[in-house]
Amino acid sequence: MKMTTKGRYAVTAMLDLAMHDEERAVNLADIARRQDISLTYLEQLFNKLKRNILVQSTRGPGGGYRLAHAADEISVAKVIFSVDEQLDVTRCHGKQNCQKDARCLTHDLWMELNLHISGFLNNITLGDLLKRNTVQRVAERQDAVLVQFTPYLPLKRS
Amino acid sequence: MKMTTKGRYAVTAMLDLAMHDEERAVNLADIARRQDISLTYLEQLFNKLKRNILVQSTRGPGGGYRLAHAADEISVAKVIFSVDEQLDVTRCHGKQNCQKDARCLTHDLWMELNLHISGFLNNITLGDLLKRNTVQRVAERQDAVLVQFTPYLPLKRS
DNA sequence: ACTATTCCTGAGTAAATTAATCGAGAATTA
DNA sequence: TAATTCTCGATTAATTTACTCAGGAATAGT
Repeated sequence: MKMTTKGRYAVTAMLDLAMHDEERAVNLADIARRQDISLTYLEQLFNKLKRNILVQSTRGPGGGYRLAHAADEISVAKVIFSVDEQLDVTRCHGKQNCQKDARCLTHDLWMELNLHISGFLNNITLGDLLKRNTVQRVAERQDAVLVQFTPYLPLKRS
Repeated sequence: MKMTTKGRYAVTAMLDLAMHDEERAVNLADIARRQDISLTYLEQLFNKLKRNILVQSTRGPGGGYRLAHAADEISVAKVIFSVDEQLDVTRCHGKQNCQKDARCLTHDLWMELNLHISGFLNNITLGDLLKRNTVQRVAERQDAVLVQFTPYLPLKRS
């Protein structure tokens, strides 16, 4: 099992998207800025999220990404699995060939741990997270920083 | 977070030790053979287990390792933590500096997942695992293989 | 005292993985 | 036509894992 920035970034970015795609598509550059994630790395992650039909994209100016389903229907587990994050803690990936052709002494223990973890992540959706005060507060801070910098952006671009 | 062979081997080896240290100390070569784990790798792991006072050792012929506490008092979590396996799923290790100096959008989610995982592993002891039928059955298979080879061992040694 | 056994310790390493970066291109809007 | 935005594949530095190897120290039995 591993939980790395790949899975964490994916969930964070999807949550950011869920908060900002109310009227229009959200482009990755904005998510990258708000969440401090490398843009090109985000592009790779959203490629996978799109292939797993968690997001839809439109190209060109004003384009970006939108959620492909309601936030309440996207579990954290789906997001993590979409970017290939392996949450499985067994060595044999459930195949029971962890010791030669048979089960190792602790096979069942890891299978149970798997169930606990995936059960927890399957039961939390992006919609659930949106409702949390702690999440809202962090988002306000991030949006405030963005507004503060927005007036200077046109200068940079010219 | 990561769950690798380091943590899995440590729990497996400790469980093997718990099953076999009834009368005498158990040497690592036996554990290595029964569990198909590299002996030198096991030595490294038991070094850490000893420093964390989960096992006691005696050197010389007939020496080996014994549990430092009753099997019922050694949780799986303790074993995993002793070999430095990082089960923490946060990026900031709980310090809340995952985005610049503040919390990232998903900080609380990962903290909750941490609680679930450590709660699960803290509540299972080696003693609990010993009582399980599935564990006993695997152990019988492993011991049977060992007995089968035992008659030939003296020949190898001469 | 000698020998075999067993733990103890540190150094080194091949392979895999992660978290990116880079470059080029295609679709869309204005 | 130009700017924007997604799309795709290749490459890479750093890190980690899962070992191996070499040498040593303590202990038991003879």
